[in-house]
Amino acid sequence: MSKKEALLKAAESKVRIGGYGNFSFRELANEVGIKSASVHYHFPTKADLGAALAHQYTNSFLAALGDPVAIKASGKNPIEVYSQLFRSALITDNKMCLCGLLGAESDSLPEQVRTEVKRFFNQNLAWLCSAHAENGDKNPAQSAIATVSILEGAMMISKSLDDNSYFEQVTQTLK
Amino acid sequence: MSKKEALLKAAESKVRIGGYGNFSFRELANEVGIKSASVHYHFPTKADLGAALAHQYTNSFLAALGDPVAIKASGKNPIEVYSQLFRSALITDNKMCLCGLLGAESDSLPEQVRTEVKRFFNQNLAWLCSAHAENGDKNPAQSAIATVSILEGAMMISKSLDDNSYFEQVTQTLK
DNA sequence: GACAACCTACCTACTGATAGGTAAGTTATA
DNA sequence: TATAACTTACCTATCAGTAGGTAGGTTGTC
Repeated sequence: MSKKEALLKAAESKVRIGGYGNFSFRELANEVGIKSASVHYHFPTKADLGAALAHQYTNSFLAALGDPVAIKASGKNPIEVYSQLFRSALITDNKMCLCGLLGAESDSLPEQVRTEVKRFFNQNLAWLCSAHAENGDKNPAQSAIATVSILEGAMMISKSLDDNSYFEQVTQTLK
Repeated sequence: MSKKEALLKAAESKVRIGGYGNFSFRELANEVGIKSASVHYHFPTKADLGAALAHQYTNSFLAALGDPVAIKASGKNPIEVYSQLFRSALITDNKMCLCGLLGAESDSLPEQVRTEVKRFFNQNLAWLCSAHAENGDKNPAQSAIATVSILEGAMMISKSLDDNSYFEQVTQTLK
């Protein structure tokens, strides 16, 4: 793993725990074994790093999701695949969704970062809209918004109350 | 309004925009017209201020909600009253729910603050459980979690995409 | 020799917090 | 009623620590 990748990985963990303000160039540099000034070589400003982080997160999230049409064709429910990805983000990583946290503090974010967060949700909405349409939903756009909302909200509640069973209860509602 | 109240008011605005890290004693002091050192007179530490803020927020939220049994008795749907309070937090204030944002960054918060955020959600869950039970719901506890989740999530999405119509679409699902 | 990937050595701005002081008001005691 | 003791609500000055960022130098690889 390159230093640049290591920086992004360290930053992702910190942001998913405490938001955009929860990481510093110094901390990141210490964790990957370089000096803080060198972080600026890879990412000129903190906003650049934040934007790259959200961009990468969105890409790997979408890649992990796959194609909703293909999922449906293979006999699986794409909505369950979707909620399973949220579940593993919460249970396996024991952390919030990166863009969920950043989205909540959207109004205090540098514009480059906010743009990437918007991209995350727009892509998620498009995916879910397609998925609900495949399931024969009469209002797939509305269902798409309801699905992301309830999953992001359930993550937030589970984190707040430090009990992932809240998330599990909510995902049963989805079935 | 006392200086102490003014400090809390200024802090609430900042936290609802960018989280716990989005306010400093100096900024708050400037806004209310005292020196930053004097803020420590009212709130010994930043964590004390954060906890007081969440505590006050919870109390006024619950007070604004009223009694779900009485609401039902008066012929209104308590769940609509509940979602209306979230709506005004988002539309009127144009800000996130204080405890929603703090809850998302829960793992990076001082314990005193986290405790108050937990209190917010536990009280909300209790209210909603009673409300859903009044409505004849067969699984009021589960419905309660689903209701807060979807509303907090919808706020988050609306903030992220800077478009409150997402919230409106989601609340229609609730009916 | 060119470029990538660092480094040292800074800078300015700001953070929460503390020490010690002051003026005005309240309360208790003789 | 006078005075001492104490409280409230601030103040100035300063602290060590951390923030993001910059200029310019070094090292290793193609």
